[in-house]
This record gives sequence, structure tokens and C-alpha cells, in this order.
Amino acid sequence: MARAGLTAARLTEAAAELADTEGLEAVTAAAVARHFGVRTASIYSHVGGTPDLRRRVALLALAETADLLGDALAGRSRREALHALGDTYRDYAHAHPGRYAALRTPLDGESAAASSGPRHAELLRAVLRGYDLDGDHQTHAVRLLGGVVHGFTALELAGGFDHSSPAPAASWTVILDAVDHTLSTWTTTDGAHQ
Amino acid sequence: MARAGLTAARLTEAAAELADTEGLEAVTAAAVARHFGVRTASIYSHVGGTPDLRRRVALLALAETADLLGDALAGRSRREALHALGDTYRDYAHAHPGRYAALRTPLDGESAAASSGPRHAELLRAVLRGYDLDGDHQTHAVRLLGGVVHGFTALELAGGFDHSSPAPAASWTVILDAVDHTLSTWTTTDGAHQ
DNA sequence: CCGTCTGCCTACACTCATTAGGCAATTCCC
DNA sequence: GGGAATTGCCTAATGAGTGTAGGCAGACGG
Repeated sequence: MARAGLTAARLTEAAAELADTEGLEAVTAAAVARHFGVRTASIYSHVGGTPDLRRRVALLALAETADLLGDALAGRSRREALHALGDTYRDYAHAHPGRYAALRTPLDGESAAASSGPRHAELLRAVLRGYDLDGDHQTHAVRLLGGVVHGFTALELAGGFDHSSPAPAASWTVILDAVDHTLSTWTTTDGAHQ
Repeated sequence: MARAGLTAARLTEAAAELADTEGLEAVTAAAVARHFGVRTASIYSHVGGTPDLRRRVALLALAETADLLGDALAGRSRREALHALGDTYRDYAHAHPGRYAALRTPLDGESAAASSGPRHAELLRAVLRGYDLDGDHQTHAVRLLGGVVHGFTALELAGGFDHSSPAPAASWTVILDAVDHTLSTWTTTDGAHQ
């Protein structure tokens, strides 16, 4: 019988496709095996099972978004960089909802350190560097930005903004501008907020 | 043999406890049955199975948070109301992570309408009424606030803020103040943002 | 062209979900 | 208080998913 040519990379890619089309919960050892026309047991020599598959999708998504962010942020700062960052995440979430959901998969310390997670953190800090924030406000800014981007995107994907009139994209622009304004306001030498 | 006294309400309560301690994925028909020392099949006369159990946890969480919000918001407006709302959600998420996660369970239109979801929307609008926003900005504000609250809380629960210095609570105060300031800025009769 | 290695297979043991139907404890009603 | 109706949890059985062990054959290296 012809070999299916299973590799961890191909299994991960298939799992990511499946996550995007069917949802992250649909990513199971059995479903991925079915996609290759292969018995479930056969994939266990390449990946460690269902949890490992999802972890690999998370790592893939982390790497893909880090690449996209790197490109999008090149040569931009402050408001421009903020919109580039926000749009990159949001566009990715729309194009790849399953991969995006996988981004919230908890990783153990080792995987996390070896992943593109630190690259994300570095890119985020690079954007904020343009606002010249003092120590604590730098951390507050990371959390504000992370929260706004994730929260808005998550609620939008969950359909929370359906059935209400201005398009989410319009709100997104206004909200990112508001964040830009907030960060600019925080740019005070005495560190007092507002 | 002694009867276990199963009811939909008691099963839901047990499922909610389980969600908080073991995670929402641990809420299964088998696990809840085990908790009552009862065969899995026995709970099917009371609830519709695993998906129904999770849906019931979501409805419970929706009702509980709506009650808490109602109390917390009474007699407060603007900045005070904003902090009360933000703290209520965040405190609930910390006290009941599984129930909080269940809040994002998609509900069908019928369940959603019969749930406490509309009460949430009404409370949110009541808070925003204090800022006197024009039409589109009212919607933007709902989305900003929903996004910030959900995003910050989700990232914090996921452990994204561990290992960095100012306590999340400090950031939360600063961030809610920033949102208050943003909404106050939006309070312009001409509707221009910033 | 033969041996080795590797890739996918079958077989099996386990957990969970869910339906059907049975027996016993409770409850109701006289 | 006793018999009937009801209700509550049971056993039985099917089907899907996870994961392990071990086998056979096709690919590949000499």
C-alpha cells in the first residue's frame, strides 16, 4: 500500500487547516489521520497525540504571526505602528480563526521560550518604545495593548458584534486611535497618568 | 439503593464547581456523574448531556454576574461605575475561572434571549449613558469596554502577566482610568474622536 | 539483489457519550 | 396503611476517540 508521507510538519499543517475550518476542538488525532486516509494509530509515530497536535498548531501560529508582525511594523512608529500591529492580529484572526484560537494554548516554559513568543514580546516593546513611557507605564501599556487587541478580536470572532450597526472595522480604527492617544498622554516625564 | 437526589440545578452547580477547579473541558457527563457517585447514564434524565451541561454553566455564570453587576453599579456613574464594572468582571473571573470561561460559550438565539445576556447589555449601556456619547461612539464604547475587560482578564487568567513586576491590579486601575479618560474625551457634541 | 530500516498496519485496552429498557423506592390517594 | 402510579437510578449495549504493542511490507543502501 502506498505510503501517505506523514511528517510532523505535514500533520501540523493539516491540523492548522482543520482548526481554521472546523474549530480548534475538531483537531484530534483521529480527524487528522482521517484527512490523510490513514489509521489513527499511524500518526503516533510522528506526533504525540491530540494535545501535542494542538501545541504544534499554537507554535505554528505564533511563528506565522511573528513574521507578519515583523513585516508590518518595519519602518513604522507610534500611531502607524499601533494600527499595523492591531490590523495584523485582527486580519490573522479573521483569516485563520483556529490558529488564532490556538495562540491562547498554554505552553510549558520550555516550549514557550523556544517559540516565537519572545519575538512577539520584543515587537510589542518596540512599538511602545515610540511612546517613551516610564517603567511601570511601559508594563501597563503592554497589558492595555494586549488586552484591547485580544479582547476586541475575541469578541468580534465570537459574533458579539453582529447585529449592531457600525462595522467592526470602523470601531477598530477609532479604538486604536484612542489607545494611541492614551499612550501619548502617558508620555509625561513625571509618570502621572492623565 | 439510596437515591442521589439528582436535579438539573444540582447537576449544574456541580458542573460549575468542576469548571472552576478543573477547567471547563473537565465538565463532562461522566465527571459530573462521578461527583454524585452515580452512573453516567443516570444524569441523562435530568440534563441533555455534556454540551447541555456546559450551556447551563454559561447561563448560571451569566445570571450570577448580572446580579453582581447590578449591585456593584447601583448609585455609581462614570469613573466609579467603570471601575465597579471592571472589578466585578475581573473579581468574578478570579473567583470562578471556569464559570468565567463558560461566559464565552456561544448560545443559540433562543437561549441567549432568555438568558441574562440582555441584562448585561443593559447594564453596560447604563454605564455608558453617563458619558453622553453620540450614536456611533456609543457602539465604539461598548466594543472598547467589552474588549478591554475581556482581553485584560483573559490574558491575566492565562498567566500572560506572570513574571512581570507591577501587580496586574495596578495596571487594571491605570487602564480603567485611561478608558474613563477616553470616554470623557469622546464626549464631544461634534462627535469627533480625539 | 539482499538485508535493514522505517512507515503504516492490525489488534487490543481503555474512557466517554448516549440510548433503551428494567426494577425499586417514593409518593399519592383512598 | 396499603396498593397503584410515578419517578429515579440502574444495567446493557453501541459507537467514537485515545493510546500502546507488535507485525509486515515497501523503500533504500550496500
